[in-house]
Amino acid sequence: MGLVAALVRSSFLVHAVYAQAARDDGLTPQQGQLLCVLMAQPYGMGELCSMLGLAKSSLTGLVDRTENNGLVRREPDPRDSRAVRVALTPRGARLADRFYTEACRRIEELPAGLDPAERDTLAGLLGRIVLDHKVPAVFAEPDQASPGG
Amino acid sequence: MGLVAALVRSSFLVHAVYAQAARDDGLTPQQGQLLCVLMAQPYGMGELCSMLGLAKSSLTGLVDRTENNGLVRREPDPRDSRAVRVALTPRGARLADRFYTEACRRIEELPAGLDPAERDTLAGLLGRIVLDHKVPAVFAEPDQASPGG
DNA sequence: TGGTTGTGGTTCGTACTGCGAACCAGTACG
DNA sequence: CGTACTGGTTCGCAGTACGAACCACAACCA
Repeated sequence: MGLVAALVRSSFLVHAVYAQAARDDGLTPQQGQLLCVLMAQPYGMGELCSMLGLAKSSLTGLVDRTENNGLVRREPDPRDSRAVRVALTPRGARLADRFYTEACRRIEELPAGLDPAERDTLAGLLGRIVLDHKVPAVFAEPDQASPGG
Repeated sequence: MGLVAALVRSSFLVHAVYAQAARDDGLTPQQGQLLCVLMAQPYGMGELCSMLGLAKSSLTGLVDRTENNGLVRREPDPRDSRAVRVALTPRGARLADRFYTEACRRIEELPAGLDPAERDTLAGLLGRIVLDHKVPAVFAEPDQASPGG
């Protein structure tokens, strides 16, 4: 298989697994992403836009829907009365944790046919590609999932 | 970077590049996919469903829209008067070719920082992951792009 | 030959995604 | 102060995707 085909097809595979994990937790992939990003800390709408690569108007809707589901909350920014901080609700935090853990587990299973050394090689090569390009930090590294403990 | 994060983020990267290539040709990613699949030969709706991993009703809409854009055509199946063959129109074929070539070019550029041996290794590892799982054949290998000339 | 069952596709209603343009409110700068 | 900029929302639009219901034909069997 050529490198292009391998990249494209593996990317579809990962996306499908990710989407299914979200679905199993009653989330859309986008809502899952939002929760994962907010696991680290609350963010303003503008920050979320650039992190998720969305237009402002798209994000408003996404946050609206996720808020209606009781998973996130808009809090006023004490420093700027126009601005808003989007934060996880307790329920959202629990669900984010669950979803994140499970999504990682499933994706980690994908390279089951590779031995540890090969996994390492793969992680290294993909990591270099990712770092060579501007990729929104949509999915924290497992090791950094809970920064600050 | 952990393997999970590398997989997820590279998958977002590939998807973004793919989507942008489609957009530059006036296509949505889904329509681009449809065209790419049909480059090989016409298919029935059912076949397309399983190849693209979509529900029947979703595919009807996708084909409708692509047909309205003049890129594909529904032809009656001579063997089954219920069935339909979806085929590229001449314009669709030209556009498919253009899009496919360009998308491949851009994706091929992603691992620019890797030397040939590393690319080979990466293709091999990803290829094994893909083959280990049921991944719809959404993107033909470059070498097989124009089967039968 | 005729009825039942299965299959290929479409239609319909619903929810979500994503964008740009227009807009409002509050901040920052002059 | 007034003007420009910025953070967010609203609105209209097009596309994506699903399941349920449905139709027409095919396939099978009695």
